[in-house]
Amino acid sequence: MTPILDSRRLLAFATLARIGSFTLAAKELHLTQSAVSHAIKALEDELGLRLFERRGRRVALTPAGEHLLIRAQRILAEMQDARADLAALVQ
Amino acid sequence: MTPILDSRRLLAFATLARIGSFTLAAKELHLTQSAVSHAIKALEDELGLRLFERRGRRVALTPAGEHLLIRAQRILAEMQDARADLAALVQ
DNA sequence: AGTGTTTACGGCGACCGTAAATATG
DNA sequence: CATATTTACGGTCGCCGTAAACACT
Repeated sequence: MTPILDSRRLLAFATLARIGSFTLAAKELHLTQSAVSHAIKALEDELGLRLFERRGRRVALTPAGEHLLIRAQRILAEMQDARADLAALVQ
Repeated sequence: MTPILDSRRLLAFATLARIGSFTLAAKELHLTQSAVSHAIKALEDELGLRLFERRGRRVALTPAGEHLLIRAQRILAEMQDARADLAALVQ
């Protein structure tokens, strides 16, 4: 019953898309590259879509990946807003 | 490193807010009421905010809960859209 | 060969269900 | 007393890190 588009996965995906490297994305996320690789693979497998093209050391979004990136950025921004909104209510 | 606003929690929260009963919300979510109670309590504890007022069998949103509901609905709708968008790309 | 990614494997934590305790009407 | 929620407890599954295998330049 795991939601495919989990916030953690979306963050890993968006970070990798922005940075273009598993190693550096993992560093920014305070994870290992193994964990990032797992998360992306799980996303791709469960969606049935390839999100990145691996050409050697280059990592670039596929068209499907570009679709998801737009969605992911919107969702992550909403979550950020929500957290800020609620944090302001705690006194 | 667990994101507070997890999609699962948000779904449980929004469902409970709409239905107003742990038991019935759990049924709709295909979970036990215990699981829903846990999820809501975790949300409330981690946010440091009470989201529902329990008056006997009545479960109603607090002001903070109403804030979160608006946010949660938006986020969940975005996720729904994203899934639909990506599903359309799978042939 | 060296850097980067994937895969295998083990451990730890989160989440859920069962069931007991508690509350409410 | 019956129904609903909370809490305690145990098991299972998922996620992460270590480390080995693999790929590319």
